Amino acid sequence: MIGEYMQTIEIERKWQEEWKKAKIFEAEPDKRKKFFITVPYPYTSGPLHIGHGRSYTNGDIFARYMRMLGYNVLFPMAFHITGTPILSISMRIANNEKETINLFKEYVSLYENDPKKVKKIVESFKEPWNVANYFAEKMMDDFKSIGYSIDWRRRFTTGDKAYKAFVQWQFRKLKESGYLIKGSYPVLFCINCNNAVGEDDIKGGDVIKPGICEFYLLKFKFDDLYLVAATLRPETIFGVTNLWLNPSATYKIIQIDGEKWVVSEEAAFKLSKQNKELKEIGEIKASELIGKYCIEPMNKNKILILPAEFVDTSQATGVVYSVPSHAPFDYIGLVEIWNGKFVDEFKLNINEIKSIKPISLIKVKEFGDHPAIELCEREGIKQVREKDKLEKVTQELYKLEFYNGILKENCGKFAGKKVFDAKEEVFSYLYSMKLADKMYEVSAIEKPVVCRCGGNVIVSVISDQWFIDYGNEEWKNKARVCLDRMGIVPEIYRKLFEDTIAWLHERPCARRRGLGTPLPFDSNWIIESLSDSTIYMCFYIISKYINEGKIRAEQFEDKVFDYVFLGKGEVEDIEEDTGINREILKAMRKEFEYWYPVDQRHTAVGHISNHLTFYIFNHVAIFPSDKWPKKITLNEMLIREGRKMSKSYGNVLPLAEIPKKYSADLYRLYVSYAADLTSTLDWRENDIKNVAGKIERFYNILAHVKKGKFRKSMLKRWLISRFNRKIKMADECIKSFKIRDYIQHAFFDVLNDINHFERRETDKKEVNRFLYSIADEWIRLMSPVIPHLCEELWHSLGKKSFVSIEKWPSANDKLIDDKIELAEETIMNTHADIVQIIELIKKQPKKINLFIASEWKFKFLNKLIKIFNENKKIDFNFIMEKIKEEDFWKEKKEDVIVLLKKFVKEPGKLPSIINERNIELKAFLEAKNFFENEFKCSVEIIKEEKATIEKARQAMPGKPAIYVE
RNA sequence: GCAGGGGUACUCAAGUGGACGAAGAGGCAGGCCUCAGGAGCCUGUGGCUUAGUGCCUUCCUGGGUUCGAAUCCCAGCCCCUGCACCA
Repeated sequence: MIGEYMQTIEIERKWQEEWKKAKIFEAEPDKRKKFFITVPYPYTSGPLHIGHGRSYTNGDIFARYMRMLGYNVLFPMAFHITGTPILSISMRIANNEKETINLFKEYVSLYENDPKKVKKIVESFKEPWNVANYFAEKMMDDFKSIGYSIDWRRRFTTGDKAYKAFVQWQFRKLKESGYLIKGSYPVLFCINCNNAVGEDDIKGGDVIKPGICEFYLLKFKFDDLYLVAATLRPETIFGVTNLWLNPSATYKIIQIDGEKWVVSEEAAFKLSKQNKELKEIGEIKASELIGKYCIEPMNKNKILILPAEFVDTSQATGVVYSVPSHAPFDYIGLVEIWNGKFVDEFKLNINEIKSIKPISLIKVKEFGDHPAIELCEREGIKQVREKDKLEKVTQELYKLEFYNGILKENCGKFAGKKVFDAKEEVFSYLYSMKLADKMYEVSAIEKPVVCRCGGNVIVSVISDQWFIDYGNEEWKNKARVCLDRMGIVPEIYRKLFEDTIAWLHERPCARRRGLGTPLPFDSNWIIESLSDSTIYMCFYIISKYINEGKIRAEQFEDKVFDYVFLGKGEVEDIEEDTGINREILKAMRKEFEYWYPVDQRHTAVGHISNHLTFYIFNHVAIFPSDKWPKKITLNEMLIREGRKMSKSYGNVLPLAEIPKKYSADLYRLYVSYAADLTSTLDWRENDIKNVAGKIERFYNILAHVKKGKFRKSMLKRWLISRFNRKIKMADECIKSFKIRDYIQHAFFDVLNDINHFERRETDKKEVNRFLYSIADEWIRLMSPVIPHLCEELWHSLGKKSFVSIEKWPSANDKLIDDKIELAEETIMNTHADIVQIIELIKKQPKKINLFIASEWKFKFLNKLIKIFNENKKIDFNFIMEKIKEEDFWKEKKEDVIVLLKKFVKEPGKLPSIINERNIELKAFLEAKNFFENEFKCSVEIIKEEKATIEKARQAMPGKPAIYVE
């Protein structure tokens, strides 16, 4: 053993190789009951990390467990390459971006030692397929090195020709059913690439979280022009006091829908990308407008046009209206002007400025009439420059007013309405009068939002976007039927599925670029990455035939899929049309019928709101109901040392390092034990070290068991009872997918019991011989979690088979004995009591006398417990009535009453189970040696009734009286 | 805001009406073992008390139901996740 952890990589490699050689995970249809379990295929844009491994490990444990139960288990894997991220990586490497190149050098170095080779491989990543293929290949090695019991003959990637044919078949089916529709859709768009962009294409995209938001445009009349102000809160128009322009900007006049709008230059361009027909017809400086009046659209009041520094021409239209009561920026802007700013520069009329009064229009209980003013005063904000503070209070107020605010009487027909509802109504009202409109703007935690190419990112509206119509009610109902029949584990996540089905609406399912499959009826579009991965589990059936060379990709026509997956058509015709041998067609159909549906799909909770629900939708759309998914199991995410793993923190631990740095079995055990499925798992080095020690102990115990004879004893029966109980509990847990609890019982508890046994067994020579008798079952019990060590230990017992496909152990109920376990507990409690007494008297004892309670006490307590359990109450007279015929009552009336009084007073003190006296006595007689060894003095076990000292009368069942001399 | 999950000792984390001063683990303190060894095992770890006991105080806060509550009910506070085109 070298390094920090027990080195088992050689053992692990050996068994992975043996499993492969024996093909024990290659699943073919046979007479057994089948079990088809899948986990989502990984995306091949970089190495997998320990977070991915959590789900895969759980999936593998289920697969191995089911295999041991006697099922014919199919656990396949493939690779996902669809989408834009890989494309983006290639682009960045082609553009010689240092950061990306270094990152990928780091990634590749996980697998390659030679720096020259690393460099060469990274260079090859200029071609996206090389990225996909390289990582797919390496991931396969990673999976193997963790010991996943995958049937690799079925692997494929989503870029394979046959897979594309399959996805196209699926999309034609969806279209036939009317589930594909067309419409317009806003997307993030790079003005330089002239293309839609995703988070991966945007500089710092994962940090600034770019998105799309909708601005309301309100038109303020000025001569024959409209100053078009943008807002997120159209209802505040009732509180407008003035209009803001950026003092140094020059605005464009554009012709649009027969109107003339004044907007910023940037806005003019953006609007042109958002389905607006427009023509630039002139420009006008802000200074030409400032100080003049325009007419607000709602009440047609004349309001002043004023300058403000905070107006950003790159944001929406670059025109803003001012609501000082409810918008902190507006209030401070006014304050500055009242204090004289801009007054001389723009020759503003002091009286006019001073006459502007904030107008309150929203009521919230937290504030008075002018929340913005109150907030600015509270925070001590004095200047527009204090942007961060203003931003913060704006957010605070917006949230509060939006969700809790009520419009006041001055809001016309909207008075009394909640802001939440009024927002859209006010807009609709103005829109119907052609005084309002909408535009899209980019949102982000931090701006600007810039494409990796350097171009600005704006929002563009695409008019011929394809959607999958998940909003279709009839389809939704079918999905609900499927969900109702499905098992969701843990059950608490079912609601999330129901909600997701309810929320889901049209999903844009294709993009202009990216790797993947073109839409069959419009090849300018590539099917997007979540939409091409909804029913691929059935592709595992036929991918095997492709990999075996029995079919060529070109032979896949729709009729092949129709036949294999839906049973439509005649093999003879298909054979003739495609050249695929009819026997192979029949075999595929038969195999599909055998394996489908998917019995269990296991993945992370995060997939519920998209992938897993799409999975349900698409299955019910394509397949008959007997092929619908049966069960979904889920686990939460993984963090490391209390922090989310991310590139920016630099704390990502790749799966590839696990076998070297830790060990596959250590990883598997830790990751499935450290948290239960519904909790976030915190990967903590410290805890791992501890688990590593336990594995080592497990291994050492089992590596040293020896066949041989041993004497029978209560203690050994105790361990057998505990062990069988633990098998039983472990089995119940894993059956209901409580992996953590299963491991607690099967591993940690058994380990503790063995430790206890070793300590208690005075004849140390017998320990290893006795433990031999449970070794076989314990190894089998742990094999799904730590298969490599179990396989090694299994063979060290002289077994020739693979424990991985051995029978799952079953508990022998007859060996589970509450009374023997209770007796052992009594012994250890007594031990603890003696320790305490010795500490108190601070003397080395000469002799310890243990008095076992009299028979009548056992009988009385047992009766009392029985009465209590039947009636759930302890009442003095009630009990007396019940026990008056008993012998102990007749013999020991006085003593019984004393005891009974005690329990009537405090029913909580009543134990729930009591032993038989002879068992307790026997256990103590047997433990005599143990006590003598522990306390280094003589120990005598005496029956209470034979005792000569008063102390003995304290003896109770489960609690012998102790007298230390 | 909506939806979901959650707040348990120094830390992580089980427990969802009685055997609970609360599994398991880490940390800390003390002890044992001396090659199955840079491990392992045992004991202790709210307070005051005591021959193994007893009492008080504890499971976010405040009320309530019950013979009995970490667990059930009501009100409140706080935290996390998702709300989509990102795989």
